[in-house]
Amino acid sequence: MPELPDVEVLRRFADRHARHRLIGGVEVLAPGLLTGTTPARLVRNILDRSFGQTARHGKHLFLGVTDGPWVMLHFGMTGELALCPADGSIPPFTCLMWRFGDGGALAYLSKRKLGEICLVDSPQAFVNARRLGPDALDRTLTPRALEEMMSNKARALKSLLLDQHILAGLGNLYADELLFQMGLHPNRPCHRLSRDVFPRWVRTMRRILLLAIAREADPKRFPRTWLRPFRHPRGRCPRCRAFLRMAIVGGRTTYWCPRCQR
DNA sequence: CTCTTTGTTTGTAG
DNA sequence: GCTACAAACAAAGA
Repeated sequence: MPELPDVEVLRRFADRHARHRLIGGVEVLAPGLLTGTTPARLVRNILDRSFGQTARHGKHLFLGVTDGPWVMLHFGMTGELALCPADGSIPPFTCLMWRFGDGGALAYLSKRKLGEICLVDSPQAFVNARRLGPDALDRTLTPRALEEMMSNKARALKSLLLDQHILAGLGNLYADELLFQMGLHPNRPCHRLSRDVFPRWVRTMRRILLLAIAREADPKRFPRTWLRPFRHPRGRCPRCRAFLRMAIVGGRTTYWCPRCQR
């Protein structure tokens, strides 16, 4: 699930359903997801308070406790948020649950438990400490800034797009989508790009991510002109009908069109 | 049983 | 320092 658009959808979900609701109970069912804190400390910082604001940087979601710290949620590959029924039951794969005063509850679910939960002073402090790159939707991300990130880098474009220390938010699927829509081969070295790709890069990346968010990050609602619907072993390029190629690039399964991407 | 998976970190080798 | 690769984390589904 969670790359930038998915996490933004979750942020809006938390905004709508969890903000300004008094938290009357906190249950930590998977303490292994906590880093730098303990279940007791997490509970102590949230209980009898509420979330006042939400923020997102790349794939990281932040819930700001009013007059308190921020809770950082990272979702790994299978994490999500869900509202729970008022009967007090706990959904499968629940790792953390916030119970609201009125009986409802919000749960962090994760099948594989590859995510992370911690307390931070602020989103910016966390981004700095982890040395995360700029958010892929950052308004101040300029073609010039991208060009500087690419210079002197011999590594494959795909590998760089997955590196959250360079640019935060793209994962395996959206990296493939961006390379497809830009007509760039995933194995192209970063420093072998002409200058005119960078303005196009910014525009294309924003268009993909914003449209995905508008479609609730639901691949079934993505345009048939995108790579995503055809990203499987027998898939063909939606533009030229060539069979897509598949290989491991940057450690991840990568699909591309051998005719459209150079 | 084997292989795959939307993420990230760590260790190793060149 | 940079780059590439494998393994580990853990668990479900094909």
